[in-house]
Amino acid sequence: MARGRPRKFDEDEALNGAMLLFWEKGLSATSLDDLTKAMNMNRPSIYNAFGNKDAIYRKVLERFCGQLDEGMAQTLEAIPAVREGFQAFFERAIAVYRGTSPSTKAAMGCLMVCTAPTEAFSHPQVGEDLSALIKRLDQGFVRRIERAKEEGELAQDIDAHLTASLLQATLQTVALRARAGTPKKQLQQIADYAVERLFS
Amino acid sequence: MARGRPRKFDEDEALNGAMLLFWEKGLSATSLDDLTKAMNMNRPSIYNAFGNKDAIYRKVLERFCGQLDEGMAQTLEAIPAVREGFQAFFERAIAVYRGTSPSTKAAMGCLMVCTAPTEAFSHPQVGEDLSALIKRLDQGFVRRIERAKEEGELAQDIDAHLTASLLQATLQTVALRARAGTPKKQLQQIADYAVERLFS
DNA sequence: GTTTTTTTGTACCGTATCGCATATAATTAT
DNA sequence: ATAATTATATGCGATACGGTACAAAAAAAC
Repeated sequence: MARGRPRKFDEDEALNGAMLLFWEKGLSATSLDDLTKAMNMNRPSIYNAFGNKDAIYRKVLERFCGQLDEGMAQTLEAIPAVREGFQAFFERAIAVYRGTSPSTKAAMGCLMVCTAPTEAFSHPQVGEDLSALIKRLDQGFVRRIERAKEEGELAQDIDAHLTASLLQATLQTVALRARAGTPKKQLQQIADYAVERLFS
Repeated sequence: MARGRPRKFDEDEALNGAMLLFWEKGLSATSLDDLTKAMNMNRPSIYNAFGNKDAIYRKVLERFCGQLDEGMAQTLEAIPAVREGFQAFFERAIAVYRGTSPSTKAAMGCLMVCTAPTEAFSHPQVGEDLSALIKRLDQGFVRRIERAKEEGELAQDIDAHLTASLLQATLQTVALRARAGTPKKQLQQIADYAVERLFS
């Protein structure tokens, strides 16, 4: 088995390299030459393994948001108290968003929030991905909020959907501000204040 | 006076055309050929009048945010009640963000929020612009909130800076969601709920 | 050992890109 | 009128772009 010539590249490393590149420069500004270097593959191998540039970007986007799902599972779902769960979630997100690019040494923010909206029109599928991912995150938040209401931790008159939307708004502003250079402390204060005000 | 050959183009219309284009496609994906058509100018005239592509983008960004300042003046500053002022401000923003592109017929969101972050690294000056504009908006909100506290309309224990940050977060999520196709009604609910929760 | 299958590497195609060089047109100042 | 000034228009040149054809290479299957 594994019939043909063995692959020289590692799929995981290649996608990680592509992710860093897209994360920093977005879809349009990233060239295939850049990708060949970052993925340590030559062009035909890339096409054979992942498809064209758009397809790689979409795969990387899904990968990124998969890590976000993982973060939700390990914080929101795992931690018994809602407020602590969201605080931990934001803390984790801030750590990711403040991750620095190798070249610019600056915080990169969120791959989805900071690079996908630009391409939503030129690449309609990316627009659909973006829409779906926003909804997915909303729903994850809603589920946790409704659980807290059932468990009596939150008042019944709290609107789960709107609260979730504003928590995602908080996540998005943290992402944008991180990329704009806002220091960590300030980002944490914003997230803490949001949890405090929305769950009171 | 006006010594040489008269200009054929209208500076305002040209910049508006460029704004629509950048708003839809972002900086990197917009070519100078696109711009010549949208601005109804030929290339050397563009360079002579506005400089290169980056300079046009930055000029357009400043123009866009100038309109946003105008919106703040006519709502936040003009309307006596804080809550009503912010509600009117958001209503106005939503109307802008749901403006449709001529080509795609889809809501375009916010030029700044949806296209500038992508370019923040490849074009450091754009990154600085973005950072400055976020701060400018925050400060506008802070001023209004502090005024409301002075006038006794809001409780003294409200944190003006953090509240302003979360109101901007609301604006940003409305911008992103609009571009992702969220219907108007939902956007309004999010904005209303934010005002309600943050000013209570 | 031959065939089959899959990946690799080089080289290439046609097109689009940005910025500018050059020449012409239209207006004011002298 | 003539000179000076400013904008327009055409088009070029060098490079970069995304994507692919093709042959060599490396493994398994027969």
